Amino acid sequence: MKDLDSNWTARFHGLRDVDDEAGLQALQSAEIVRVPAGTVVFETGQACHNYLLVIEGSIRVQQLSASGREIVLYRVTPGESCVLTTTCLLAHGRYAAEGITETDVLAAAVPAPAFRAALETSEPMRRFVFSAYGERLAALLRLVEEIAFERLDVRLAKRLLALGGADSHIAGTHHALAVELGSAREVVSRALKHFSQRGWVRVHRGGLEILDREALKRLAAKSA
Amino acid sequence: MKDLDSNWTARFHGLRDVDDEAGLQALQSAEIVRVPAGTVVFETGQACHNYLLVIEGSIRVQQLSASGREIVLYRVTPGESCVLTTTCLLAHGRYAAEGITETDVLAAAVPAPAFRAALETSEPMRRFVFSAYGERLAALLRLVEEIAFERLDVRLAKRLLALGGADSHIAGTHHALAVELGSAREVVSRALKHFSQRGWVRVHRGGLEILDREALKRLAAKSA
DNA sequence: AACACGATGGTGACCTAGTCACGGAGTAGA
DNA sequence: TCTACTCCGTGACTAGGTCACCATCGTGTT
Repeated sequence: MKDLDSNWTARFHGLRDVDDEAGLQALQSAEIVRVPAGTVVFETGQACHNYLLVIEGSIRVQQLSASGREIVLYRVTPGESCVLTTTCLLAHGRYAAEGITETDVLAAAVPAPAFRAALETSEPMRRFVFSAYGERLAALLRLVEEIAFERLDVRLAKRLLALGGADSHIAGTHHALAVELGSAREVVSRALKHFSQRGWVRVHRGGLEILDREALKRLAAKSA
Repeated sequence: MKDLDSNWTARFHGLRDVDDEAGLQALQSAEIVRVPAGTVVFETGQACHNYLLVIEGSIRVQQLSASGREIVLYRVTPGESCVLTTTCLLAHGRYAAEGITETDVLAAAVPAPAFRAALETSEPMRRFVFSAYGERLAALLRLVEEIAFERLDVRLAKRLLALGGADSHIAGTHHALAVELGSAREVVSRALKHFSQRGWVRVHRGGLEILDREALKRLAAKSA
């Protein structure tokens, strides 16, 4: 852990380039924090005081509607920072969504003043922040396009492949999958039944198994 | 026009604060351009070479799906810059959507090198750019929420009120309104028929008139 | 062991939204 | 005036979201 304290910046593509005085000072002033899985890291309407960099684990950022439905906007994975946090810090605004740790998370928390100071003076730091901004913005545009124009079964297939990764076993309830897509549990249940009837997946309580990855990929490729 | 060349920065809230050498130099190096209505200013996949600031008129930024459907993401109005352009310049990436002038547009185009240099050195310039970023990101999150969770008639009512402004007359075909919402023409036609039957609007070829603004506001308030 | 309870998910009925096909009316140019 | 095109209305069908209800499973309690 002592070792981690000094070496964690090596895990960030963009932060390796931060070699100037101001940038390094900001990064050194970061507090390394451990957060258990399932913790609400930030909530809608909340102000924020630390720039967050995830070292290990994953934070799920999702939006809650008035009617109680939810949708996953993006995940913050190792090497990434949370763009919503950046926005809040720079615009002195408030969070527009909520963030929940999906696993135990190890993160670096840079205090707001140090972060702002680093942005003033450190070019590599600015490059890192701006590039993260750009990527997230592009991802959000893709999300808008998916929600607006893509069929649900196609989106579900995509998400199953993404969630599964190399592993063919996926944990999570139908409700959780519905939140991933901003849809309803019943709809996901029905879609999974179709997949299951075609032998593409095997569903069981609290999770499922991908049987025919190629079939899912073929469906996912139909990006209307 | 000669007068405008030197005074246009006064129209930008954030740019009034740019008083440092580097920032002013970048702004002075801007070329003032006039673009007629209906021009495609940038397209998906295109690279970009100028930072754009709209002085007069409005640019509509929209996304086109593979199936031919479209959705309006946001508008760039006087005093604003285009965030997609900023992203492209900073990440050396490519446009993820297309921009079309809705009216004749007067804009300032800052060459990419001058823009990057200004960001390096000018604090007010950075503030302006970051704050624009934050606002657009928040707007995109609201858009995601609307598309995912809100009823179409509610969204239509909102959009009619926004498009009309103080004026109760709105120009534009049903197809154009459908693009605003990322929906289909037939759906908008039917929704407008309902509005019309209740006496809320009067529709005519190529436009409509708002008759009962309060009724639309009541519907628009039903956010999910 | 028996029980209660909450979490999970399966299903039918119904409504809203998107798609497809068609036709009719308005408009502008030849 | 004829014609071609844009704009809009509509019915039929499919997909997706909502509601109500129930079955099953797991856990903790008595």
